[in-house]
Amino acid sequence: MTKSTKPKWLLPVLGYGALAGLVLICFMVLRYSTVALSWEAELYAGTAGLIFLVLGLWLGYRRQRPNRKPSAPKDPLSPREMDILEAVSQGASNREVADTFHISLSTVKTHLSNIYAKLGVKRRTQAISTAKALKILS
Amino acid sequence: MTKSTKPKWLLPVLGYGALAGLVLICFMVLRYSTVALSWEAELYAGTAGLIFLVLGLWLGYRRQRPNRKPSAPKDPLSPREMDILEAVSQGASNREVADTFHISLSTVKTHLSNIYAKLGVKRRTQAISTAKALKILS
DNA sequence: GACAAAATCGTACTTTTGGCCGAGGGTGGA
DNA sequence: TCCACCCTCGGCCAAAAGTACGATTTTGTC
Repeated sequence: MTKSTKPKWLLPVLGYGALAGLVLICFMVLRYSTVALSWEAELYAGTAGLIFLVLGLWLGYRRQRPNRKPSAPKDPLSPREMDILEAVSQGASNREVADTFHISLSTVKTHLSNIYAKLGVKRRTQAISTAKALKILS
Repeated sequence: MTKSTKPKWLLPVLGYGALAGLVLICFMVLRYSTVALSWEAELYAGTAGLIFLVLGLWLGYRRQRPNRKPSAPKDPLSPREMDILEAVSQGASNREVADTFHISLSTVKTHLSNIYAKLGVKRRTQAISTAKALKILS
């Protein structure tokens, strides 16, 4: 799946916040435990909090790690299918595709069904998304 | 329509992160101070962590991301509309969008209709194509 | 508090899309 | 020649998508 590139700040910040909260809770619990805690334990917890803080800020600043490409062109779309997919990706309806290529609506549907099967998807929007991820569409 | 919703939420979110970190630091410092700390102090700090945790989750649940990208020429899509458009561009059906955002199918359709109107298109595939051309979608 | 924008939900309707069949013609290779 | 593949088309049906209203609630700002 293609990862969203939008929440560049929110997700890491929230995640770090959750972690910080957990650390606080753990800290609290430790304070009330009957186990004798040395000051090293508290130092450890506090340091963990700081680490999470820095980590969260760092993750928030630079994420966007490149995903591994799912380039598996084991789905050889036929030339005609590429035509249809291309047109569809630019917003054309089935009717419009049929008109521009001078074929019937049925043919367009058949091509699309085959495209969906080859790409392993169920909708045209998925086909577009997948095809772009597979680099077979610009 | 002309009034642009300023990122009044982004700042608090980032601020909350900083506050959580400060609480952690204060907690640590207090533990080392010679001042006798009552258990209420620790309870207070722990509660603060919990509050921040809940606050962060709540903020993340709604108001995912206020759009502050300057590359939007016109057509100010609302934050929610950007959410829907983003999901749709990745192949989600209306039903799936409704489920992932915990809203009704009607709401999704309403949002999409408004998106189409703002982008001057008639179909979701056109909306995706146009939005990418306008750089409001990656 | 008043106000505007945004977000939410509903119902009813039309259009589009997709699934599931089947089928015929053309082309190139074994 | 037969076979595999591609392109073509059709009907029927169901699901999804889109349109066109109206409506309430939430939210941010003044």
